[in-house]
Parts: sequence; C-alpha cells; structure tokens
Amino acid sequence: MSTSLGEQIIARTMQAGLVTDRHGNHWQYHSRSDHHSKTACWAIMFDLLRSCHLLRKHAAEGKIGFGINHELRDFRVNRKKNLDLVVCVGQPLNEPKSSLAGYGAEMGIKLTAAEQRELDLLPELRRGTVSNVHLALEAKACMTEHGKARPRLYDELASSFQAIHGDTNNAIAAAFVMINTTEKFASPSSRNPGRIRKGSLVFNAHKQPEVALKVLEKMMELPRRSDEKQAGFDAVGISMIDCQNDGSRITINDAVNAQVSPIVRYDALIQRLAHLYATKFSSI
DNA sequence: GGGGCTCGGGAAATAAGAGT
DNA sequence: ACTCTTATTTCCCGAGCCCC
Repeated sequence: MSTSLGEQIIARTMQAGLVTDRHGNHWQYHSRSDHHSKTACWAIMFDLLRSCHLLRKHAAEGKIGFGINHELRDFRVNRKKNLDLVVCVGQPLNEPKSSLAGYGAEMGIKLTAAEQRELDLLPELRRGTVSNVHLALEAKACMTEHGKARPRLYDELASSFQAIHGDTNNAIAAAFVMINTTEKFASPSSRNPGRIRKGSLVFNAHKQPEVALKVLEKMMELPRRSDEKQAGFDAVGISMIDCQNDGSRITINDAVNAQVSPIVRYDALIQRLAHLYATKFSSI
C-alpha cells in the first residue's frame, strides 16, 4: 500500500473555497460551517479503506457502513453526542448518494486523477443506519485564536472518547485535529463582516510557530490508551496546515509537522486505525 | 498581557408549514 | 403526494471578558 493521501485531499478541497456565507462571500474555511470536518472525515475514511484489507473485505461483503454526524448515546450518563465519523455494522442505506464515492462528489471533494482511479477500484462503502459502532472519530480544527481555543478543544475531545466508549465498549475511538500554522488569518464573521470587497480583508496575527505548538502540546495531554482496559483515545492524529483563508494556497506545513511526535502524525493515525481494525474485528 | 472559561453568532441540518 | 419556503434545532469554534 502507498502512503496516505488524506492531508493533500483536505488541503486541496479546502483551497477551492466551497463555503458561501449569507453575504455571498466564498471562504476556504468558515468556523460556522462543518464542511472542513466532513472533508477531513471523508479523506480519513478513504485512507482507511486504502490501508486496511479487512475493512475493504467487510465493505465488499456489505457488513459495514459509514456514517457522518452519527448520533451516539452514552449509556452511563444518558447523554447523546454526535460523532463526525463512524464505521458501524448494519444495514446499508440504499440511496443513490449514500456511497463514500457519491458522498464525496456531493461534498465537492477534490481528487487528482490518480486518486479518483484508486477510489474507483475500492469496494463500495455505503452509509449505514444506526447500529453497533466499530470505530468513531471526532475531527476538530483550530485556525485562529489558538490560545483561547485550547481549553475548549481539550474538553470537547475528552468528552468525545468518553461518549464513544460509553456507547460501545470495544469501539475504536479516534481524534483528528487540524492546527493552522500561518502568521495571519482572515477570520469570517465578526472580524470581516458583510460583503468583502477586494483587498479589504482584515487579518488576525498569529505568533508562529509558538501558538500552533502550544495547541499541539495541549492535544498531547489527551489521554491515549494502548488497551481496552484503560480510558482514552486509541489513536490521535494532528495535522499542521497553512491556511490564510484569503484565497491563497492551502498546504500542509511539513516543517512544523516534523515537530509533531511521530505517534500522532496523520500517517500514524491511519496506520494505527487500520491495524486496530484488523486485529479487533477479524472475526465478524 | 498571557491564559483560559464560557457565551453566543451563524451555517447546516432538520422540521414544519404552505402552495400546487 | 410532492416541491418550495420558512421556522426551529443543532453544533462548531471564535472571541469577549475576566482572572492572575
């Protein structure tokens, strides 16, 4: 199997600026939209299918489905929580736009010709109905105001692995966090209200790479577990991304990514999830 | 002035209502 | 019954504000 493609797909798709606000402005990233997290989930699901033979087998046999914004119920505290991405057992929905490929097209996911060919060769994975969860992933982004976002990011992620394990004991719990590494960022809404005129964007300044690394540091404090008896995430992935949100190029920041611990890089997230899936669900 | 708590803006999703 | 419009709900995360 080749190396992962997801980060490039995320950057390329976001760069297209597919979010339109109520003033008619097009944004590459908008905090009030969930397009970026859906894009990330799609890319991760694609990479997982590419990387895990058992997942492909289960998909081909129609044993599993995927879900985006899937509701989980934590029985211990009886609260519900929506997870960004889940892989679950169950009846696939039989709708035209319900395959991973169809969903990606609908979302405007930007693939290269080579990636599209790979997607075409994969077995069809369909959106599934609510059922036994095998794997659940929560995706978060931190694009600006890094310092202020840290406590909230941490709390939201910490509550999500609890919800995953509260719903299904042996489900794989994962987190993916995108952190912006540019020194300026055009923030939609209050900092840039109304219709944007050309050249009139207001930018937030970031002290980089310090602020991005501070968020990384906080994310490294998230509980991670190596076996089911412990509490924590089974896998965490962090991607450093360059996004000024002004229409300019969006890229993966390899220099800052190199400062991320190898165990939480995007590639490691995929590898770890693929491995966990293969070992945990070999007998279904 | 740096760090962190928390409120609420606003897009998307969903539900409800209205018209054909 | 089906489509189109409008109201309601959900939920993500930016940033105001308070504290040290």
